Amino acid sequence: MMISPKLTQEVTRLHAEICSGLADPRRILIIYALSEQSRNVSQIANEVDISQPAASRHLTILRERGIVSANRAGQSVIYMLQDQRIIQALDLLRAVLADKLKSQADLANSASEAFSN
Amino acid sequence: MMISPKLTQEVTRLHAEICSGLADPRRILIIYALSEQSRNVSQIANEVDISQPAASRHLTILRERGIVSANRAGQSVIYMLQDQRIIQALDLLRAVLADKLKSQADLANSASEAFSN
DNA sequence: AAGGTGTATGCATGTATGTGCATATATAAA
DNA sequence: TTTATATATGCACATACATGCATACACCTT
Repeated sequence: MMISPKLTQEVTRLHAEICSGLADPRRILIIYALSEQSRNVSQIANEVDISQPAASRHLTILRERGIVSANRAGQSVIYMLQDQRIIQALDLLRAVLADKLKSQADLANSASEAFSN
Repeated sequence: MMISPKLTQEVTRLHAEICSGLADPRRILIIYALSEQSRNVSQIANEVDISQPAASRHLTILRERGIVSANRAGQSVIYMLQDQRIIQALDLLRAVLADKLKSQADLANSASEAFSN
């Protein structure tokens, strides 16, 4: 079957939307929190230190992008991480970041040594 | 050694910045293209079908976030993927997306079957 | 030095994103 | 049915982002 360019374009757009779901510090904290244990909105808001409306909106974004899922339990809505591979992806990117920071630190160290010589 | 909250906050911010580097369809195409082979700006602009200035700006963003690196070669600037783990992370997220689309398709199929019964 | 090719940037603009505040909605308890 | 608790949303606003166009800048060739 022929794969239409339009379809590829649409999949790439969705791919980017998932990435943009991860592109906020609060949401990253939320995702890591949910990877340990499911929580309701207020707990998340409290843990990540943002307002309840802000938490609700972040969670909506994560849900729309298939990163978390939600289930109502009484008055609360329990959010859970939808797929552990999200954490794997975040950890890979954090490792890339760690290497970058390390090489920058090494560079800074050699520079300061150069001054003291 | 005590880890300061400020530092954690800063690392999370950088983590989110890497993710936001991936949060654009053109940049995703650029990254996959560079994972096959290094290229200069014009080649990339041509391949991803955007203007040269747009390509240059996307590449600047990717470089700032440590996703690609650049080397001048004569008049050209050759960009290359900095770390293969970026591709691993993107592939993981694409797999999550694929599963989501599949379950949505299954749902749509059962729904249309329900109508024909 | 002059012209050509490749890359980056200033400016303007339209669009998207995050958040506070107040409030609407949903469920549970009294 | 009223009251309380939990969550979602409308509105306003400040900020960030992507892009087109023109142009500056860097490097190579002659």
